Amino acid sequence: MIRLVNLAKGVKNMTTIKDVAKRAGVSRTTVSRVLNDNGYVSQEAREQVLKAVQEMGYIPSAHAKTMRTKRSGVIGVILPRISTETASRVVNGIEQELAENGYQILLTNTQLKPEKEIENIKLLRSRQVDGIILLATNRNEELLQTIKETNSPFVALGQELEGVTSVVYDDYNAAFSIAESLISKGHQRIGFIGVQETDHAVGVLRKEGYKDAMKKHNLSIDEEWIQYGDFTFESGYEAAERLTSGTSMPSAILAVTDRMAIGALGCLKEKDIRVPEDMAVFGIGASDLSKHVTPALSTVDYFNEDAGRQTAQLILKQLKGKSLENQKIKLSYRLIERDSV
Amino acid sequence: MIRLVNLAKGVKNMTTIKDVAKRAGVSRTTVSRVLNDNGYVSQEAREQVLKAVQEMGYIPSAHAKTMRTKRSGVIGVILPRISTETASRVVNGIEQELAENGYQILLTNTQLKPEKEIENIKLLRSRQVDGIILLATNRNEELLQTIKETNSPFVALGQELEGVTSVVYDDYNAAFSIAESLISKGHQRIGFIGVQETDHAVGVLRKEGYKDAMKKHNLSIDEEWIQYGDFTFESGYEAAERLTSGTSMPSAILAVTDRMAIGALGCLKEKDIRVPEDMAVFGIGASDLSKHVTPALSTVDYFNEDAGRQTAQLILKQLKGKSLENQKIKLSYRLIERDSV
DNA sequence: CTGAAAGCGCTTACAG
DNA sequence: CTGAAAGCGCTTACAG
Repeated sequence: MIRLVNLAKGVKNMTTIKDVAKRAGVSRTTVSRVLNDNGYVSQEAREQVLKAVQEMGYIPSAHAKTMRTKRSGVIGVILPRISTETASRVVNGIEQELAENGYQILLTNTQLKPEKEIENIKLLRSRQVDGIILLATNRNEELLQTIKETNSPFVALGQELEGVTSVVYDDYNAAFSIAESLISKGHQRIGFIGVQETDHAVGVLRKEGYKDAMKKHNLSIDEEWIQYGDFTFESGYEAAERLTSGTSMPSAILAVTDRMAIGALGCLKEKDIRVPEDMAVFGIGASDLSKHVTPALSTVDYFNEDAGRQTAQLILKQLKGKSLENQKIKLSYRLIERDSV
Repeated sequence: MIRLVNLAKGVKNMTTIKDVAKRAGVSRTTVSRVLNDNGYVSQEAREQVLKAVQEMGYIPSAHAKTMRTKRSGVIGVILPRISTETASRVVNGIEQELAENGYQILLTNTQLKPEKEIENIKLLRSRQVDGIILLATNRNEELLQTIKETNSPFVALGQELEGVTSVVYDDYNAAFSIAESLISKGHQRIGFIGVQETDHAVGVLRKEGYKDAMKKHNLSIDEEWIQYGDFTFESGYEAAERLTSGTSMPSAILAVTDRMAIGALGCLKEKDIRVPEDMAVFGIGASDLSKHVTPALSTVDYFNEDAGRQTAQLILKQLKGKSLENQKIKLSYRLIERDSV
């Protein structure tokens, strides 16, 4: 009995390996062999196949291949936001390293919503990615749980996640170094613009670095000197407003991101507070912006592209079967002092 | 006779629809029906299935589904570079629109190499994307050919491609408007920083807009006033250097991108040429940078996010079977005049 | 309301 | 050196 299985209409019929085989006068097996360059194939058969492929514009179905081999050749990369300089640099690094090794990347975007991180991990799993890189922004329990269930190569970048291979920036020491640098220039009253603590790397570690540097030098911190923003220019602007309208104004500001630092710069300019004479400002991130703003912003370079590359290397190692369950890499950084201090 | 088909080792065995069916005590058909919510399923069967899915953490294989249905639910997006503000805004717009309609996006990156555009189109086809959006940077013949062979929903953004549904910025008029605005402020000697003509939109149309505005107002253009860069800050800097060291220096500069305009600003600052008193500067792109640089850069907003949204809508329409072979959409723009003029 | 079976497009162990 | 056939994990027309 013949049944017609009616597939979606209007779908162009792709040429398949079967068509190529027929045209070349060989079996599908042989076509597969020449395309994947494995197994013995006579010179003649090979030529016929290549010719047919060429003429028919044959493109093998990655899905069929993945399904059969359990390898997709793609690594999923989960970004908090697609639009940031940091993310793009990291992705560039990842892509370079991965492309050299024959992997592609599939980008997804959480729009900074923690629940989307989990959703995206599942999504990537359903697409059978061979590994996942997460640019992490938090460390909540449910996320950790989901990662553990994932059971395939996984590397987190930006936060140290318990039990997960992680590549992290040296947030604590970077902030510590900035504060010390400011102190060495004679500043005793240093204000701080941070972010909420759910982001452990940026929200907690950088703050601790700052606090500990102050403590080391026996400098006290007025509680009004610690302000918070949400990564935006505006929030930096507003934080600077608060820092400069209290009873005891600091002489320097350490903002945990360049964007907030530049927002702060905007506020200072408006209030005619001269930078660096009346107020020194330091950011973190080495954004393009930091270089072109006036006065040029002092900041710290996290070598994001290199971070991406190292993260990719870790995934690659796991792919090769090396278990790195709990490896941690801490990256280095570099202070860049410019006109704002 | 029993054969063992030996799949890649070390691959965790995913739970499949078959496992779920067994656990729930129903057939795969029924499982499929409840998961896709189509066809009749008894309340009891549904509950059993959902329970099993939950307990087993079952995630359906997107590949198997795509293979069977010929629909992947993903739209491929080809970007010239992942790192640009423009690209990220466009992607945000695309993603919003597409997500609302149940599509995901798969991003690829050409690193500005034209041959990679073609390569990426093929790649996306092999991954069975339901449609492709190309942020186009050139219009070479081979590219057009490849697009035509693609034979599935396709929209180009940024360049008008012959025979391809395209969404374009109003490059000609934007440049024209800038020049006229400068002229209306009394400038008669306007310099130009452009890019090579392989990028028709940016390289040709913006230059023509500028030239035609000058012509309309009977202003002649000294050939030294037309300089070229390659989208980088540095090239803008260097172009400005040439513009200010000739025999007849212009009193204003129109740079076709913000980055080059800001590079130019850097050069002017170094040479102590005051902006806007001695030299007005205008860019295009409304980058974050433009707002925060000093003096704040005048520029034109292309509403990139909206462009992304409209592009996505066009893909969506094609997906619904509407043929739009040759539709063209020209987007609007808005001049933003700030301190640099 | 439910299930057996075909088929999507590949790869690969096996037999020749 | 080559091919027939099984099987990857789904969906769906058909029969009950």
